[in-house]
Amino acid sequence: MSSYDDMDAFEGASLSARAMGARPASYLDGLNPAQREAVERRDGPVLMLAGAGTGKTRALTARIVHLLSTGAARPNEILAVTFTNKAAREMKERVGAMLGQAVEGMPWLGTFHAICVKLLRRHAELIGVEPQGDLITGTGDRIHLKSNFTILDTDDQLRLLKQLVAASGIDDKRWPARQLASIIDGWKNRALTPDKVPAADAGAYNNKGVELYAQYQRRLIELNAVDFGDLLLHMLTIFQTHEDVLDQYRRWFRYILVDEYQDTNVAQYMWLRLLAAQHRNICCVGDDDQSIYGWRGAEVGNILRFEKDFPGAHVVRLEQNYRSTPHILAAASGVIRGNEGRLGKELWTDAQEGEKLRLIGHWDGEEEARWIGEEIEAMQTGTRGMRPIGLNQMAILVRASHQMRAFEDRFLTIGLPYRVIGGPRFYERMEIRDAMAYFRVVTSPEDDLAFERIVNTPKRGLGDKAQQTIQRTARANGVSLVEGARLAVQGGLIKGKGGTELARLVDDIARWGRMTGDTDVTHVELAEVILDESGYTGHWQAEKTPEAPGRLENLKELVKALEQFENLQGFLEHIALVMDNDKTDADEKVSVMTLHAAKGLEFPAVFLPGWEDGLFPSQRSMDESGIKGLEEERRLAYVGITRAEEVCTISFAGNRRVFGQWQSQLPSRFIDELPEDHVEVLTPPGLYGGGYGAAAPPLRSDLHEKAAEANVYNSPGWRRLQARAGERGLSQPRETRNTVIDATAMSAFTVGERVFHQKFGYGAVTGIEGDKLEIAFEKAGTKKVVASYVSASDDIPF
DNA sequence: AGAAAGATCATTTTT
DNA sequence: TGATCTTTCT
Repeated sequence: MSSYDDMDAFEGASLSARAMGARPASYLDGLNPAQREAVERRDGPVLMLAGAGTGKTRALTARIVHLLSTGAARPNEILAVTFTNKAAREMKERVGAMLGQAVEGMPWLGTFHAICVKLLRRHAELIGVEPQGDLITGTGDRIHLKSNFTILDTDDQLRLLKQLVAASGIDDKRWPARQLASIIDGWKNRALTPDKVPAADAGAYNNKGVELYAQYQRRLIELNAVDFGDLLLHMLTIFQTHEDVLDQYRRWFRYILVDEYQDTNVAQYMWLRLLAAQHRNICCVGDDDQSIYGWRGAEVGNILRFEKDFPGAHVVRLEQNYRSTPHILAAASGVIRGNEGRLGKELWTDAQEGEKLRLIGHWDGEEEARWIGEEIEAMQTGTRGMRPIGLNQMAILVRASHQMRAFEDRFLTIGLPYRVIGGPRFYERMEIRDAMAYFRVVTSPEDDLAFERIVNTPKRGLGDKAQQTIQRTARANGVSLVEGARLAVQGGLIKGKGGTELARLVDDIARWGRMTGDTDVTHVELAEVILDESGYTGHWQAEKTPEAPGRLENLKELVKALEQFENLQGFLEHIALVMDNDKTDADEKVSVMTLHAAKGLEFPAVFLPGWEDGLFPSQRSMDESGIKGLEEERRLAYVGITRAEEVCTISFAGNRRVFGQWQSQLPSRFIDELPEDHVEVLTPPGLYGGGYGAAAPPLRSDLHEKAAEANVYNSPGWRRLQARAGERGLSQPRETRNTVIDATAMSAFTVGERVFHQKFGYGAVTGIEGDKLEIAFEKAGTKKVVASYVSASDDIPF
């Protein structure tokens, strides 16, 4: 947003005066009419339907500046909610840039969670629960959350649930605690406290779900802890039960802005509605076509219903796209048109026509990776009149992270620099969580979950038995685990090596705790001391696994990150919610990431591999959520295509190894939905004259291959595309032209029959499932294979 | 208590 | 296939 960088006219005055001062409308410069309307429609409910690449963040930030400059609100009276820290940071920066200085005064611009933490710290004591009857500590007083509550990570959450599941006598083989965690998360997403879970859900988790949920919530409050879902849920509960508190904030937040509204869940929706109900100055920004987090509780319905929820709402559509070429937009529109019940938007652009979307099929996943690798190298230098594109400008977007492996393998062998975006976050790594657990125990010795995590890490000879002793002692005395451990040691309840080690640990924790108040030792030094003296660093130094050096490196980075904070508490507070590993590395690299991770990003060249039915759209999505699932997959396709600025290449493979089993794949149904006029079909190199020599699949020109190819490329979409390629004078695989597959061939096998497969050799049929055969191969083991790949063994024309 | 060998089971993951 | 859990063995 370079046009807003030079706002020198505002220098030296107060924030609002500056905002209202000279060139009052300069933040409107360069906005298109729709954006402008979205900015200037100040009061009342506004829905900003912002298609991909239509300058939504720009409009949103201009809107904030508009609110400030018109004097409608002071910076701290604006509630602006985002989903990611990154988005929040970006918006802060941009508003700052528009105003000519950093905005210190927007404390309520942040993620739902960050804002809720802030609120909940103020009102924690309003969350209370009756004590558990069987607890010795339960004296009958209601227990309350305290303002210094800890925020649990998913590990802690799971550990806690496992304890509860075990105590309730449920077989956690059949009913994994993980499952319970996701059920509870689902309830929390839907704003359901244990007493509000509908009867229809009573059967959840072997009929014990609701009861365990209630126990879990109680336990959390006993531990003075909350999980992520609670941050929202508790604030919602407070708003619902304490009208005075709600009133206060209703009056305070004069204007509400919500980014990515299509991703809000029920709890967030209710939270927003409560706050906006009075003045109705709420502006929601989103795109129903980019709702891809339904599986995480997001409700597209929220955005679809906006006009009903807020009668008289003003709807503004941002449809002018500043990112992609017309072909790319047309292809994306063509795909998304397949969805029902959209709010309706059609992207358009002024941009030059550019390349058509490119489509290519491959023999298998490896060849696809190989081809994309070569294509990337070609694009770097510039091919077919395209301008050269740097590696940083290219991305491969996959449906599921396991697809990344094929590319990593390939890129490593050809030495193509790549970077994987997403994956385990820095603060989610084991060593970082362990280290943080140490810090937690030191700064708050009553943090039982942190203590549980580190008590035997590194190994101190404290197994299940010793840990149970500690638990029992702590419970019997109504004290924390650290204290319980101390008592257990004093009472000589834990013998041998474990006993002495535990005694040392308990002493150390107390000593480190005293050091937090020591002015001679900085918190960074203290952190080093803790990791060192606890033996945690040593534990990784002694470890000879290949990842150990990396973990030590991460620990160093963690300590370095500490420098930015006043003390350990401040660090822990921050890290619980925010810790991105956007390591800005300057090297030229291709990005590899999931489609989900790509939302909000853009690249001149985008590769979309693996467009095969079952993989994308994902079978599981369709099985679990039916048409809704399929539509979300389609939105994912839309998101993927609209990431591309200039070149978008979609590909699929006819064969893919899924969980180690070879499977034949059919081109994705989304390929059929691409409008033909905007697609160019590229020639699959592996099928003829591709020149891959020894690297090519070791099958060529025999009956089996013909059958296989005919089958793979027999879908309507592929045939149509081939026909089109023919029209365009491109060559096509010769085998596909006149090959007709006898559909009855599939059922032409019987269990026990000896068969031959081109790739796996001889074997015997052990089972038949539709068009798939289970075959025990003599050399390759048991595999599931599509019948048309297989022939009766005596048919082999040798 | 801890290592080694079998069994199991596989999306997407803003906080 | 291969990562992660569970069982088994020392």
